[in-house]
Amino acid sequence: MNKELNRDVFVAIADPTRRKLIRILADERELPLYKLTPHFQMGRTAVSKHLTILKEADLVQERKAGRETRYRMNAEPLKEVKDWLSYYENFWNNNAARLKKLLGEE
Amino acid sequence: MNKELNRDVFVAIADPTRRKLIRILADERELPLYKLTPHFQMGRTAVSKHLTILKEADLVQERKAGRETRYRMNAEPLKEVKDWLSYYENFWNNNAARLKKLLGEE
DNA sequence: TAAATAAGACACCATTTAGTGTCATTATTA
DNA sequence: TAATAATGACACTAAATGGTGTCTTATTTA
Repeated sequence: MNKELNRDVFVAIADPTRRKLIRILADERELPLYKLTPHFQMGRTAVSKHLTILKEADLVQERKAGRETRYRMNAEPLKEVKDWLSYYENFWNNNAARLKKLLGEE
Repeated sequence: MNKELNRDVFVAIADPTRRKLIRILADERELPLYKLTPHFQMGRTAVSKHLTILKEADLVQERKAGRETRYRMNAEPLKEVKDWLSYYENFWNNNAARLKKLLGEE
C-alpha cells in the first residue's frame, strides 16, 4: 500500500524544529524520542510528528530497541538539495548573466 | 514598519512552483508577471502570491517598468542553504561517525 | 478619449500544518 | 506480578498555505 509517502525533502527541511532534529541526530548518532524531546519547547507528540515527516523524507531512520525507538539521521536525501543548489552556484562564483552573454545565449 | 517579513529561505524554496519560478528567472534574466503565469497551471493571482513569498525571502527582486512589474532572481540568499548543507557534506564524503570516533569525541 | 492590458488589493475557501491532550500497548524493573 | 516508562494512535484546534474570483488603478494604444 506504499505507506512511504516519499515526502519532499525540501518541505522536510523547511521547518526549523526539523533542521534542529537533523543536527542533533547528526551529532549524537542515535537517540530515542524521550531524549530528543527536552531539546525543544513543545511536547513529545509534536516532536514525534516532526520525526515522522523526516522519516517520510528518509532523512531519519528508526530502529526498535526494547520499548524505545531509536532515531538516527540519513544524510543521503540532502544530495537532492545539493544538486538543486549546484545550478545556482554560478551566480555566486562568476557573473552568470555575463557568462551566458559570452556563450552567445540570448 | 518593516514591511520586509524576512521570510525563511528554506520555506521559500520548499514549494515546487517557487523553485520553478526561480529557475525560470535565473534563465530569463527579467520577466513580468503575465509572461511568468503561462508557465504554470494556476492563475495569475496565485503566481503573484508565490512571487511575493520569494520577494520576502529576497530571492526575487522587482522593478517597475511602465504598467508592468519585472521580476528577476537574486541568488544570494541561497548561500544560507548552501552553508547549512555544508555541515552535512562530511556524511557523504567520508564516514562522519568514524571520523568523530577517530577524533576521540564520544 | 475610449478600450484594452498589467497588476495590485481583497475577500473567500479548502487543505495542511503544528501543536495540544488522552488513552492503549508494550517492555522493563522493583 | 504490579507499577512504571516509552511510545503509538487518535481526536481535536488554531493558524498558515495555496488556491480561487472580483474590483480598482494605472498605463498603453487604437
